[in-house]
Amino acid sequence: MRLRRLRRADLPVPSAALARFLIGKTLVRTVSSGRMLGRIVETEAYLPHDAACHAFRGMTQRNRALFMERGHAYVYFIYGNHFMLNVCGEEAGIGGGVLLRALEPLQGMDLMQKRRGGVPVQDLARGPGRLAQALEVDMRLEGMDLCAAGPLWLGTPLGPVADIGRSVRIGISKDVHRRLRFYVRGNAYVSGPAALRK
DNA sequence: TCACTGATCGTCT
DNA sequence: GACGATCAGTGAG
Repeated sequence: MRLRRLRRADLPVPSAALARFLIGKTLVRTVSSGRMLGRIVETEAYLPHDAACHAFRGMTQRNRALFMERGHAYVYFIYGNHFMLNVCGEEAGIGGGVLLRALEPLQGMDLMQKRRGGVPVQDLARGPGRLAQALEVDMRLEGMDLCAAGPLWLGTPLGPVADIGRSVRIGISKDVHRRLRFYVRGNAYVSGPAALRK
């Protein structure tokens, strides 16, 4: 299977459909020292009118990028330590997207390990904060078009798409009942408690 | 494996 | 001034 960039027209609307669609797709990050590549194995959708979504209370300086057309990057900093990478999932001006929570590393693991302190490959990008750290994602990537050539883009799957599970989202306190988390069942690179990885 | 805690700081109340 | 789409470390079972 040959790797090519996803086109914007490939991305389904709205964000819930996009979150499921992105499972099994690839994420490609190019830095000066080389290329990092991984399979997306865990995502969460954050919808317009969803109290857990950063767009819920309207546009601010911080969440501005979340209102871009689908396929753009929304990056934010949280807990004083971590960056989170999201893919916008709505039409321009609406506000909603998909949090990329975990990656199965396929290429450039040596580059990821440099930033992650030599942890086992299984832990390189298992969790949204770890994923961002491994791929050198920070505010510089805010607003990037992930369907265009550049330092970060979404690619086609490199293998068969596995069994996709669905659950509640992790780490939120509002609208906790919504089942908007998607993941590859039984995959060792998925984050969260065991019950949410089956 | 699970539960709990401290770290850490930008954003909004 | 409180809190957050987290993580690493620790300790108990």
